[in-house]
Amino acid sequence: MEHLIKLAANESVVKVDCREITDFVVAKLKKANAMAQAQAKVYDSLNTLSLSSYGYMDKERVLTPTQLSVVSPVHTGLTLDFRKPSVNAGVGTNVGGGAGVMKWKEVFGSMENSIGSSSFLSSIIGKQPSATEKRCREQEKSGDGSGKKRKVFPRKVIRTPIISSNFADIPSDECSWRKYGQKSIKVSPYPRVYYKCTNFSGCPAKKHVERAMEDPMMLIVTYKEEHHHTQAAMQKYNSQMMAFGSIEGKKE
DNA sequence: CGATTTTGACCCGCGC
DNA sequence: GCGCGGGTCAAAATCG
Repeated sequence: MEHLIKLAANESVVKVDCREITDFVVAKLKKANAMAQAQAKVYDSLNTLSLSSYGYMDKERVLTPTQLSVVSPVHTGLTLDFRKPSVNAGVGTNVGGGAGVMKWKEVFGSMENSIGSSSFLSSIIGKQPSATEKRCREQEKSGDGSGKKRKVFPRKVIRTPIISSNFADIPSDECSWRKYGQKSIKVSPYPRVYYKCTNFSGCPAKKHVERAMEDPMMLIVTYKEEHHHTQAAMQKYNSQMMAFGSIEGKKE
């Protein structure tokens, strides 16, 4: 990883075929990722228990720290040894460090308080509203409840460093995703990539992935809609489909 | 050959 | 009404 970063930082360095190194690093990260899955599930259940105490969480929830603990700060001293707590694990340092902190605070300063900013996890898992979302919220604030409004879906936003060129791997989760669109967006020089869940046909879950403007090595993953293939959701979905089917049946 | 990705076109809400 | 921008569709290309 260090080698890769050196390469990236200094292109004039002797040309080396770094595919092998990349493969190795990715393999390592995947291994660590698997270990983190178990931890993530614990977080998940904890979150399920604790989120109910936050009213606003209904509309926009912070994703559980799935796999995020495996990624190390890209801009700081890199290590794959997760047993050691990173010295630079404080807020901001992993999002660019130094001047990057200022930039981060400039852009998302108001978020800082709401995140709770003492841990590494909290520094990468942030509620970062997209431009659209910001607009929606502004409308909610200013609106009087009348007139047309863009439908606001519940969203979960996470930030994660890039560990692979394959966006769909970031963050890897239990679902398989199919890319269905890519769009360059005004607010960012980087394109936004749209994915649909393909675990279960009819699952409305979607996500889009984009690079963070203030730090291209960070990805912002926004999840929309709930999965239909959790046990409870499947039951609900099936009953809906049954009802729908009976209506359809009556038609003919 | 089916699944997935790519990418231009289209849709729709919003601001002016 | 019109243009802009985000989101989605769908045909073609590519992959495994």
